[in-house]
Amino acid sequence: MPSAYALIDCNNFYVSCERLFAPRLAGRPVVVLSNNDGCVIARSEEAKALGVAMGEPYFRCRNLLRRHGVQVFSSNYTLYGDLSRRVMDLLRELEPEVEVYSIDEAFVRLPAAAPAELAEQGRRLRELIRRWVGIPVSVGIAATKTLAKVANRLAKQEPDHGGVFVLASASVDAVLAGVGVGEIWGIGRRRADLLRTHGLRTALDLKRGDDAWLRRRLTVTGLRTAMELRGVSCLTLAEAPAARHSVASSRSFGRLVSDRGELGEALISYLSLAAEKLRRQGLVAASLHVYLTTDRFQATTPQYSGGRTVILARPTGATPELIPPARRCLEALFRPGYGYRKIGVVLAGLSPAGMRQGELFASSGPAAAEALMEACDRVNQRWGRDTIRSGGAGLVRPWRNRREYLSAAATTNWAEIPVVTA
DNA sequence: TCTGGGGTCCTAGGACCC
DNA sequence: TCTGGGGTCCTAGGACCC
Repeated sequence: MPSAYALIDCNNFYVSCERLFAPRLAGRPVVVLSNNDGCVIARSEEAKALGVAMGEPYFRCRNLLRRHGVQVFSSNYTLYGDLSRRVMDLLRELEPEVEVYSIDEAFVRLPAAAPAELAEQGRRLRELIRRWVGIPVSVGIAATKTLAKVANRLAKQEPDHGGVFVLASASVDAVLAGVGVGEIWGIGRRRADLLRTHGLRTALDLKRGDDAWLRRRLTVTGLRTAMELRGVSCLTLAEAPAARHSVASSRSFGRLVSDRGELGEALISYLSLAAEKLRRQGLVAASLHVYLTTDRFQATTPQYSGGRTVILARPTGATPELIPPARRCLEALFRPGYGYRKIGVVLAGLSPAGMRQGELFASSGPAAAEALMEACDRVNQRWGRDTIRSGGAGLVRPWRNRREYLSAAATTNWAEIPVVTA
């Protein structure tokens, strides 16, 4: 290979994070639930062996989990985010070219070398991350990112690979023949179905697919995937994170909400979250989108969903300036008589706060709003989220979602730091 | 009773302009 | 009688990812 890509992927990441501060969970089945304790989004190997499916609704497997004494956690993104940062920081110390791809994955570019040597490098990264952060990872190495994904899957599947697998070009076809077309990175449910109805069942079939047909039916992204399987690198390493295009915040409610006032509280509350995220990244938004929807799983009740986008008078990240237009969106969208399950907000048209265009007819410039927001953010950072918040976000918040099995913020909050007793 | 949330990219189609 | 062609921008919707 001219140069190789390594994919470092944390094993069952959320579960590994929970186990880090609860060693008694080692070897025991553990699952982590999505927001609202909705469905299973991470499973330990023991939980997988019990037949708990990825994405399975919690209410449907609750009995099975209880019967087998499976330890259940709500998502603790504060904890996962911090441990992710530690893994990625270490990786960047060890390697010059790193792309953080997701909370639990990173691509690394390695100089060309013999497979045995690449495997040795993979083992080294794996061991250092295990020793210094405590999170187990798998490493897949190949000529392209898509093939590195395949290699990583094999590193995880076969215990005798020791968590590291190098997919050398000589063995690519034999390996791809054993990989289902739906398991390839970039091929989701719809495309997998389409490919199978046309007789392409394995990664090898896709690799040998007709370019014009792939381009037409799967767009350029599908063709790129096929090229990558052929060893032609089409996806390069993105070391600097790309500029964001949007910031969103939404939640499902703990119960259905029909009351306009409660919807408004939830909206302001999520809007505040999104605006805070925006300011933390030094951005302002030029447009705002609000959407709401009823419960799509209740086929028997009347369904309604809608969204509304407004262009803001001026780009801003100040919550008080965003609230009135957001309220107007809700007023336009709201239909009485429905049970709503979810409301959300998307801030888009993002640009750096410093580059904002001047205003022709400003009365009280954006400076005042900015200073206010800065002060609020500082207070909330020091004394905890929501110490200062918009009155419109509500105090009781009966619509709040569930997090019944939350673990401690063991690495980011002094009050929740683990205590060691001898 | 109970089914997550936050992103990206691509394409098609319409509006608009010269 | 005659009904171009090319370009840009925007939006909605689909598909995919973790």
